[in-house]
Amino acid sequence: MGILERNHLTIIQEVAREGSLTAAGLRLNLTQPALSHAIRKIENQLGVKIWRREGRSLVLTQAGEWLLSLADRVLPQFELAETRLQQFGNGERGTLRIGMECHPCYQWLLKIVSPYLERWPKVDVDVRQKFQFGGIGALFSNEIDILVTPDPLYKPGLNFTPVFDYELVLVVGAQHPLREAEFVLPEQLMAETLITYPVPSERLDIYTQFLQPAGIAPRQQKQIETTDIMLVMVTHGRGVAALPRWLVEEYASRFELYPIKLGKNGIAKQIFLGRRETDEEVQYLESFIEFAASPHF
Amino acid sequence: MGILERNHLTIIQEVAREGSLTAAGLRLNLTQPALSHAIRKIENQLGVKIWRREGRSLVLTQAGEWLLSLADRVLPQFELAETRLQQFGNGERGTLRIGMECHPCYQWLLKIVSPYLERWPKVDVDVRQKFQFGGIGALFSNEIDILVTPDPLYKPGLNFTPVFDYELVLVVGAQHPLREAEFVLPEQLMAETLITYPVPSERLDIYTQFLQPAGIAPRQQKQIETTDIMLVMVTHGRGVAALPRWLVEEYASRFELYPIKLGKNGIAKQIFLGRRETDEEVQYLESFIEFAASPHF
DNA sequence: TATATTCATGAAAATATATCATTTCCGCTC
DNA sequence: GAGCGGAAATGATATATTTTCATGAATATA
Repeated sequence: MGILERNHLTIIQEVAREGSLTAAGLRLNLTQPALSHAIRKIENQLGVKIWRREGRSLVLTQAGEWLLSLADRVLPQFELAETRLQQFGNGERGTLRIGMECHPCYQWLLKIVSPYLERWPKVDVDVRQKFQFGGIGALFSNEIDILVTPDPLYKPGLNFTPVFDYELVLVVGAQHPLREAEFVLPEQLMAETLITYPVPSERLDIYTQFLQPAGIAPRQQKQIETTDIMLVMVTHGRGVAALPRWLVEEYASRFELYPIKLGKNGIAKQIFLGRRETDEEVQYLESFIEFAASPHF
Repeated sequence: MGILERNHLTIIQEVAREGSLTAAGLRLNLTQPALSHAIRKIENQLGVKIWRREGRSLVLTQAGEWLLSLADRVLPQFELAETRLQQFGNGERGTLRIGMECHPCYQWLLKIVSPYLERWPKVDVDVRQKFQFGGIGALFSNEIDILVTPDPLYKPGLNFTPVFDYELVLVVGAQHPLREAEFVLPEQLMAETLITYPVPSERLDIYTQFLQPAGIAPRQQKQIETTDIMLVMVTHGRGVAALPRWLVEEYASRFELYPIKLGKNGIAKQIFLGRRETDEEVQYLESFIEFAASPHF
């Protein structure tokens, strides 16, 4: 295998700095013969002299100069690597891959991420929304580290924490006849255009918890990717949408929007963060959940 | 000292390539437990997992990915270094530092260097002309590897080889009254302007071997750095110069120059290449002397 | 010339690394 | 789900390597 090892480079560098084996040995916590032997070994194995004895001090040969430049380039990388790896080990560094199974939560996530990034300057955040085998599968297969979902699935090896509650409401524009209604019933949406995110309807609570139980379908459904455009559409009376109440309030300053309770009792939702149990000692991950659960956001 | 060593990186790289410890072990001529132990060691010392067991294969963790990228960057440098150093050891590679104590030899040197560089593509050539403690001193102190000199000094540790003989002649221009003379005597230079390279006169053979023995000095001396300008001056009758005959012949096609023997018998010179005895096994150095001694040039 | 300092050397001790023989784990098949 | 097979983990042992200790040799300094 390789002949040249990291410690050889360290020795060469240190001897070049100090100018003598004895002094270098002191700094490296090695005796002078240790260095002498180590160097002799690579000199023999490579068949090249690294130092020339000049008087009683050592002078690098051309080959030695070359090695020194290698050492100067390579050793810092080893040192960096070691501290980096320790940071990985401490849970100070890494990439937190967040999977989202809840479209409107994106707005909420954004508010958490930025203070979080400040707290963990060495941690990167990555958000993913598509999973071949569903969010839970993505967690198990290590595709993501955290799953943001309204549907916790209590399986061994996984761990879900509720992070916030909200109410799902219908949003209508200023011109809409329902705008002042105290609540809305499924039948009242029969003639409406319902604007949703582009996901299957079984993943939309407005269907699963409101329309389908009553056996009702809206007149038309439009799929829109972004919340902003969706709300512009609603504002201009081009349809209605079902969104978290906090989100509607958030947009209230920009658009004239009216939230209406879904059904007499409203639809209460809860968002959970799921993670693998094996990640329990990863500090930056644990910390993210604390940030998320904290009521400040 | 350092924890991470080159062989750890090798193992990580190879396991990543092969996908299993057993297969990697085969390629590295190590057994599977050897790899297992090696990795366990750094995992413990750095406090970070490098692989995750996923089913029956190993998957790199984030820390592991980081290490792999380090390995991909750093290992090639080690490999390159080893072949380079072997080349240094074989005398295939290096910098040949040539010291010149003979100004006109520069022209001769140029003719040798270019075929030499072709023969030794990994060897660099460097030419130096100023030495604090003389050319011999520069050889001893490893400032240069080869000394081109007309004055060999047989000292223990040094080794001189004659490489070519030439005749030192006086050069005059077309208008010069001596132009057809068979030879010139010291007295005949009393009224002349002598053009020389800018070195002390004790290093100029025209002084040491011709003028000084006769107790004669020229009317005037001009110092000029380059041979070309020197010969332009001579062509235009602004002075005379002492140069090797072969050099004058070389310039004959460009300038109208007349070489004249110095004294009845002429001045015969010999150029030597000096080197340290300790460099005897440096092939590219030995080869340079062969090139220089070869009569082709 | 004596002296102190530095590198080289060889044998012995201390460490680290690799192996062997098992065990454990996981996936696959019957 | 019991048994099989492939692969990693483990622990004890053996082998290599590294380090030290105790010197010797060389060289500059007083």
